[in-house]
Amino acid sequence: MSFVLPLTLTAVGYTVIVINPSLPKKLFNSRATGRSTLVDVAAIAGVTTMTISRYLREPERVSPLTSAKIKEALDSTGYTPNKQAGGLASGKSPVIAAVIPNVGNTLFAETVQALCDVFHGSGYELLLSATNYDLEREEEQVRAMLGWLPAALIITGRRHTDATLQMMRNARDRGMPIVEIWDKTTRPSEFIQVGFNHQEAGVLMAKHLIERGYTDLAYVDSGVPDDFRAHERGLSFVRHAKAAGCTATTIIAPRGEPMAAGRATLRTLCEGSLPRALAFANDHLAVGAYLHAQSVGLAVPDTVAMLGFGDIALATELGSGISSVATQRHQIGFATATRILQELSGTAANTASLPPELRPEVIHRSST
Amino acid sequence: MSFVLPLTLTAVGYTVIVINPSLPKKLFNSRATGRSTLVDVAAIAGVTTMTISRYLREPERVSPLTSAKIKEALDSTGYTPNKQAGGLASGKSPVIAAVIPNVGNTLFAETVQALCDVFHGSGYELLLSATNYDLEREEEQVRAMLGWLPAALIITGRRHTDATLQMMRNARDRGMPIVEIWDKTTRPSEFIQVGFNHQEAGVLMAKHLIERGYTDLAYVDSGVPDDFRAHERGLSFVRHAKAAGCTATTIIAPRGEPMAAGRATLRTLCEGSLPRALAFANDHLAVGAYLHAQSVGLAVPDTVAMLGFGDIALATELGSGISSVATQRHQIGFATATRILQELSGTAANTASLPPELRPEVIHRSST
DNA sequence: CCGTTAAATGTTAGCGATAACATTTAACGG
DNA sequence: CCGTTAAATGTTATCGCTAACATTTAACGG
Repeated sequence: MSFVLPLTLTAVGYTVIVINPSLPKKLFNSRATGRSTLVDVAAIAGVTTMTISRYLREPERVSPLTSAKIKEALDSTGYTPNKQAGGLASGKSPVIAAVIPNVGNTLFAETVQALCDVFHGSGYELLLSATNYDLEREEEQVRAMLGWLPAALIITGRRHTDATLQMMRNARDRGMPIVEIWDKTTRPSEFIQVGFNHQEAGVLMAKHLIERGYTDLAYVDSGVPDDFRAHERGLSFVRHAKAAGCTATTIIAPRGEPMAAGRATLRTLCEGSLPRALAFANDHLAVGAYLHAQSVGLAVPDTVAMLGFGDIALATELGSGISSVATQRHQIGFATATRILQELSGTAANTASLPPELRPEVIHRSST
Repeated sequence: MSFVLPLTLTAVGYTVIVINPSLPKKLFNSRATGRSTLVDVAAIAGVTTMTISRYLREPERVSPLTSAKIKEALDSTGYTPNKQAGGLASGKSPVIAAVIPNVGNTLFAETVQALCDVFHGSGYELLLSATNYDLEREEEQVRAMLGWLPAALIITGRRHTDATLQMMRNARDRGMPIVEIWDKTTRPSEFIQVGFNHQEAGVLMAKHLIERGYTDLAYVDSGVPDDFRAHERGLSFVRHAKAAGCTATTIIAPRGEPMAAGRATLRTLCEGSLPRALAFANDHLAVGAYLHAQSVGLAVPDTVAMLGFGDIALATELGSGISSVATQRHQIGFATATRILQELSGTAANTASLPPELRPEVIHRSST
């Protein structure tokens, strides 16, 4: 109920609003969450909400006496801040979003664990989602996660849909650190990258096998269509091997449980002509193949040499060890998290503190 | 600037507030996030924010004509809803919090992956944190996560600090589904439980070994102090075995990389008296021990029998197979997520749709 | 003893969305 | 052609917190 009174005041530009006090002050109050809020704590401590809010964020700005009262009030109410309200008010939020192909995969799982470890204690939480190696799904998920206004975004790889890229750029331009993990281009990239170059990794694998004297090579590629990084290693493996005068082919492993797929691949190969040395897209495939070789009595490396990728714990333990490419998957998570925390605290102005070079490295064991 | 005018209106209880239009309408505007908001979209579409909000949540309530305009406006702005604002206003938020001991561990990683898979498409996101098997840390993390007012809370196991339990109860009383996973008490519990009974599992393991004719048993326990579930299986394994007239001891594996720990444990055992059959707290320990046995020429199961726990893919693949207890770790995630979605949609009124019984089961292979 | 300055606390107005209620418009039967 | 009802849209007042600015209180030097 409001109207303008024909007063001189209105003539000089004042608007007069009349409020009828008989109207209820609170029309709706049914939306409370039942949790105690700053208002409750403030009432008990005998201060304003702002002081409590300050106490929680910059305790040194609150006097010791008041602090004591606040502490007590906090304990007695069991107050926990509502992060949504805090985030909304401050325009930033203590979450970091991570988009990963598959959390069930050891490689990524360990990266994620490292993220959790570093973020623990820093006050940031991890919002996680799995794309299942599907770029469309990635797009959806990035969109959803950005809705939380995360402090940073971690995304796997450098291939994304146009829309995803657009969102990433927008976010970056608003100051959000965006980190692409598990991949690294040779040229400087739009986004921060923590990982290694997969072309180099492919070359490394080929080189290793060539150095060991093998000339009849094959790359056993992942059966997952969108596992671009595996494909990229394969392409560059084959290219390098051919350039060096070797025979080199690519075999695509079946989809499904990777160890079983590795086993199945070797079985199939045995039916035709078996290459002298196999490089695998990942250790799980290699382990499957290795175990199959063991079970059918194929000598490794005497009949067929095998080189894995990822250097999972099992590669060391199995038989007399499977040669593999160490990728420092834990290190990727660690470096990513550390870099993000730096960016967020502004420490990163010092560009010297770039993520350490994460170079893949062939660990030579007895399978090659 | 406001004062009360001495009008008849005030006499009947009206308060008159005079607003000086020369004052700036917006005192502060420095908090914008730079993203487009409902207001922007609404302005373009020529409707109110409320209509857009409705279009996004209950599209059937908006007329086709308006919908078309809104759709266009949405596209042109690239609007993404601010979830914090939405959550604050509605008092609920589309996140589900999960607290897991270690995401790097295959068992949990696969459970988490299953959670991601089911929640994908349901509109919920997963807020994840890892406790590293530390109850104090769990408490902190639960506290932090509850600050997001998640729609549900998933927590591992049934042992928690008092404060954690208190928070869980409060949350539950406010209607939040709380699911304890990977454990199940025999008696009805305070919270929803999706998992299996570890005492039963321990008995199952003992029974299996006894049935196979072994009488000199040992349980190789996890070196992680707070891995209560592993300890519980061990206690009940030993109890049952003794009750059945067997010798049974518990050996604690060293902490650290579990395969290496398994290997180390067997090495140590070989130096003293080697029990006839070993039950392991998890498959990784078992695999390590198995590989060590292979490498030192110990016959499995002829000299020492081995029973793992968890039934990871490797257990099937290795040698002629390691016997293990299948725990349906993917199923736990799946059942949890499904159950939560039911609870949240209110479908769960039908108590018949309780999570399926997840019974551990010994998979007999050639190691026992 | 008072003016000046810094430390401590308070006041106000949002952040961007949604619940609840209110109003307008369209549809229809008699 | 009009009253009734449902469908579509609008208005208002929060949700719980924090940025920015304002005010009060305490601490001192001269």
